[in-house]
Parts: sequence; C-alpha cells; structure tokens
Amino acid sequence: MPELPEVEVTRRRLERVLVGKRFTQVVLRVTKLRLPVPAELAEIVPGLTLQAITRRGKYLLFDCGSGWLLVHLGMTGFLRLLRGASPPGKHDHLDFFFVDGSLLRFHDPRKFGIVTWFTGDPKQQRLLAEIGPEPLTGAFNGVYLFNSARERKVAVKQFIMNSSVVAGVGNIYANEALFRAGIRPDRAAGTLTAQECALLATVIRDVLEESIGSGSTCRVAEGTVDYHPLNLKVYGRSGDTCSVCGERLEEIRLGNRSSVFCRSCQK
DNA sequence: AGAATTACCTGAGCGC
DNA sequence: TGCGCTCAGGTAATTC
Repeated sequence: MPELPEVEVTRRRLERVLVGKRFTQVVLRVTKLRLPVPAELAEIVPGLTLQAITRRGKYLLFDCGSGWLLVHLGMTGFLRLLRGASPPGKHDHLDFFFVDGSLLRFHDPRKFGIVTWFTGDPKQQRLLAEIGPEPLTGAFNGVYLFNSARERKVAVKQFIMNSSVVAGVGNIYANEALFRAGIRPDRAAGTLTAQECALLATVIRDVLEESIGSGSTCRVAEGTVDYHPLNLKVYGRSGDTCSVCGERLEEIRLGNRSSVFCRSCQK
C-alpha cells in the first residue's frame, strides 16, 4: 500500500537511475486501469529524454520535456526497475525501456493505479489542480490547518485524509499522526484548537519524514517487498495494548476506513 | 459548499 | 478442496 513515504522513496531511487536517459520503447499490455492508459503513449514517449521526476502528493510526475507522464500507484501498484528484457509476470501491465537497457515496469494487481499523459502546466492538470499543500513544506502548518478546519463538522481523520486539505496523507499515517498528537480520530475537525492544529501539522510531517528516513517500502530495487515503515503504534493493532498507557486500542470506522485509537491517550 | 456515498479491482483470509 | 463472503483502501465521480 504505497503511502507518501513509499512514493517519495520510489521517486528518489528512480531519479538517481533514470533522469537524463532517453526512452526507446513503451509496451502496453493492460490499459484498463483506474483511468484508461492512453494508447498513444507508445508513439509519443519513445525518443523523449526524461528530464526530472517530481512528486505531488502520491502522484509521480515524469518530466519528458514536451509533456508529462503522470503515475499514481493506487493501492497495490509499484514500479520495478529491471535491466534488459525480462518476461512479464502476472499484473505487469506496462514497460518503459530506456536507451541503456533499463526497464521501468508498472505492476498493479488491483488496477487502482493511474498512468496517463498530459502537456502544459501541472497546476492546470485536472488530477492535480485541487490538491492541497504538501505536508513536508512550510505551506502546511498549524495556522493553515486551523483556518481550513473552521466550521468543518467532518471527523478530523477524514479531514486530514482529504487531498484538497493536505496532499498525500493516507489511512496508515492519519491513524499514527492522530495517536501521536493525542487527538481522537472522530473529533469534528472544527473543534480542534489552534494549539492542537499546530501539533497535528507537526506530527503529520514527523511521521512522514521518519518513514521516508527509515527507507519506507522500497519495492523498486529488485522487486522484493521490503516493508519496514515507521514503527506503527496503532494502525493494524486494534485490540492490542497501547504502547503508552497499556489500555486496549479500539477500532471504529470513519468513512468506511478502519480507525484505531487509544481512548485514554487521545481526546 | 460540504458531507456522504459509490465505483473501480484482485488477493487474502475466513467459515462452512 | 472449493465456494461465497468480507475486507483491504486511494481518490475521482456522483449524489444529497
């Protein structure tokens, strides 16, 4: 389940290896993803040189000079970096070959991912235009969060998972950040004080940065799943004892997402 | 405008 | 062994 830290780790790895190289071939095997993969990728992309790889929330943007390859890994997608011809396995939907023999392969069993192409300003791109500030930048802070939360009745967990509020905070880190901030996930967003918003913005940044620092999940290298995110305190630990106070962690559902918290530590 | 709901998809895990 | 069911969950699209 690629969360923002995994996407960023993937971005850094691919940037080191692929930027400056020219695409030679694109092979489309399965194009029915969350959005249809444009068939014209196979004609447009070969011959272009990869200029840069950037990230917006959980989207990866491959700057190809005359346009952009936009990739989202959805729930189960990952990008594998291989060398030379390699027989595709199940769910290996797309291959991007480079001039030096590098192969970037898109794999996604659930097909929740997105691979598309656009030209022009990324800020104008339909899928990117409404995304809120990046959580690792100064634009995302307690003042912004507090102002955004005014009058909002939605649960704070759903609020911080709303991509128009802040980019790239998924279920795992929403749960972890709220535990670290001592805030119950079902509190109405508008009831948070300015101090709580300041703390929440800080811990969201902290949990994401710590996970990036620990390597997150790096499925890029050899295709092995090497999943060692931040030491999770609440996510997936319903019924366990709280690591701080020893009470049983409880699970509730918010927006049909599992939400785990400690009743005594989170208010 | 904001909130709630639906749709997309496959594999894992479960009870029987 | 296998059937049918539920769950996992990002986010765009749709509805209320």
